[in-house]
Amino acid sequence: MKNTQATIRDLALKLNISISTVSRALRNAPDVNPETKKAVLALAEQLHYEPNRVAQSLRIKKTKTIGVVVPQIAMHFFSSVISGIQEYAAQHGYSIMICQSLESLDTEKSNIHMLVSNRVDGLLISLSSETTNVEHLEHLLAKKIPIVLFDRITDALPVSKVVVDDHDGAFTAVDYLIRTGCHRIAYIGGPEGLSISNQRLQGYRDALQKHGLPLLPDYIVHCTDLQHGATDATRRLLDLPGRPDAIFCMNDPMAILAMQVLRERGVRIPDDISLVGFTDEPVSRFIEPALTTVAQPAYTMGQAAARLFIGQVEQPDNFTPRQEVLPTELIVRGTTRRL
Amino acid sequence: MKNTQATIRDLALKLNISISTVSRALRNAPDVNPETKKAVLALAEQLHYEPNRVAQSLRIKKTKTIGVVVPQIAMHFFSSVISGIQEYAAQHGYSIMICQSLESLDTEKSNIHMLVSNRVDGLLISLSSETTNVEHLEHLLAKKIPIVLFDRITDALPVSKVVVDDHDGAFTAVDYLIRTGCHRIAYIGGPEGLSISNQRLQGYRDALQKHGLPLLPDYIVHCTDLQHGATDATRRLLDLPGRPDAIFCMNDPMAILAMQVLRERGVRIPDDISLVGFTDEPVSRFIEPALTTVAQPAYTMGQAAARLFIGQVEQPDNFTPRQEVLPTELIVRGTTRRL
DNA sequence: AACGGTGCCGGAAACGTTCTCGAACATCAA
DNA sequence: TTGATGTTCGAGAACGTTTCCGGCACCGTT
Repeated sequence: MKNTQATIRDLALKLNISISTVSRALRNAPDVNPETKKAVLALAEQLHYEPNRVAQSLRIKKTKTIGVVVPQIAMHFFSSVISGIQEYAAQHGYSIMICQSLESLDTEKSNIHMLVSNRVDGLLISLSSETTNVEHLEHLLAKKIPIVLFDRITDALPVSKVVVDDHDGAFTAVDYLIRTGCHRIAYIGGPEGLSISNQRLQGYRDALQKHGLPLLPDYIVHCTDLQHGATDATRRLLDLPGRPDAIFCMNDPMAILAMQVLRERGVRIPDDISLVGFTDEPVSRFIEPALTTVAQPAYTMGQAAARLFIGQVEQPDNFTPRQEVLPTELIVRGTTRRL
Repeated sequence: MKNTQATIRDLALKLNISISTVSRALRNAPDVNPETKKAVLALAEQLHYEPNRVAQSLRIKKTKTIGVVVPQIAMHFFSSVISGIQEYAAQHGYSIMICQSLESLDTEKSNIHMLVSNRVDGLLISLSSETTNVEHLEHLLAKKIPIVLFDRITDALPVSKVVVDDHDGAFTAVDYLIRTGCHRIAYIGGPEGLSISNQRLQGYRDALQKHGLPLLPDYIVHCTDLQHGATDATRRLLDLPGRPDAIFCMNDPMAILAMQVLRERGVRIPDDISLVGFTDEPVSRFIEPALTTVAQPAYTMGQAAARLFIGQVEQPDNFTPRQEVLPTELIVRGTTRRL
């Protein structure tokens, strides 16, 4: 009894045929006798033979593995994206290898090194909030390693990307706020370099402009700390001489932090201040009052990223970078006034 | 200019030394001249050489990769566990490959095949709710493939396991319910074969018994559909002649479904019926009323599973299966009466 | 001068596949 | 009989490493 995995060689020996023939039989090649083929397949079944993907990969120089880097696995948005990636990938014979950058550029780099060492066929990346310089990604492109960016993207790279329509989502949300009677609307965003934050900021700006409202620098706050920065930001906004009557936050966790500060200070929502988030985390519909937010299709984004990637590696000839923009949807709940 | 990854051979050629020497230099072997070593490392740096893990794996018969199978990535509990696994693994030089069974036994099997084909060094598994028969896992053990089970485990396998103290968590929760004056307590659980559901059921039973309360079969409902079954289950409980005055649910999502049914029917929480969940999802503290629940340390569980696994593969000599039981904590919130 | 030890290095096999080339044989038509 | 064609198969190289084994040069000791 062998206590190890059977190899193609074991099959060949036992059947008294050559390794090449076994290989052909397993891959259903045309030039092999149907009888031999049947014998090989039967024995493979019997010995629980599993082809050694490591050896295959070395030989054919493809691993059928996709490297995925996200800032934080345990965020609902990202785990949903991953779920979409994983399902699409599995359906097309790909495995996925996952890393989290934890919003650190250094960790992102070392993640990527690890994945490249593992010779993944390419990378699906959502950038850390620290990542403003993308030299490490340019190196990969120089080595012809395909990359698809999603959600947290950069314009500096000629690769396929999939995002939600951040500008439009923000524009719609802020437009809605204005139409419910808010005129002093603040924005709490992420660090300056973060693509999604800037896109959403631009949507906010354009909505104000459309309605002829002034753009006050004091009303725009950038948080470098994505986890807790929103608390301070909200406090600062409340202490302003002209207190805002609405706050639009870059994402739901920030909006929830803001909500807690507002509650602390006895500010009524939405009567005194309206609040809008982004993402539609599962929490948001259950919180009191339920959070008005911009929903983004996370699972679909994952599928799209995987689809673009596999399309690129399986038909490299007619490939050009493509940017896919997914629609968002404003979900009106209790933190905004009625129209 | 090469448009492909540099190999050890490229380094050797360029430095006019042998492949063996380069290999030794890179692995910091003792029997290589410090000067040569320096030259090799310098050139490696310059050419952005990354060792080919695929070739290494084939040669040394270890991939330094852990296969992970969970029912559903996009559940907060599991994504937290994965986060813990990933971090611990990365710190110890391991990559992780992730699959989701989507609560299907067939998918679980094909996931495992894929991972085994990739020659992962072993598997970290949380069983699907459909998995009652574990022959497919016994096959792996016969092939000496290490397995560590977490959360959704089975007693049928002599492998390391990490769970939370489901019995104790349930016992504490139900004991608390009784001490707040509830006497007709129902349990909504998962399918019959699900380890965590049965453990929690036993904790529930023992708490009732401790207080001399009767065990009514009508008060115990098993849901095969983990996603939506709790809705029907709650309706059935409410229609019972002797309506319960408390419901203990196997997890938070089920408790939230139950809560919605209660609200629909105009039942007051906790005055008419108390409600307790399990897991402490992020939602649970924000929902109104905030859900009393049993918190489990998901991230720690992931770390522990990875730790047990790596311990097993790196010191196989003194290995014996170990079961690690993590403590839970009852978080009292608004869905239960005060003591 | 011969010897053993040490430091450094190269050759070559092996890991489990895929794939190209060509061999061996049968069949068939001329 | 010859040559052409087709079917089935095997030999062997290659993918990029690691590692065993042995070789050479140099040193100090006897």
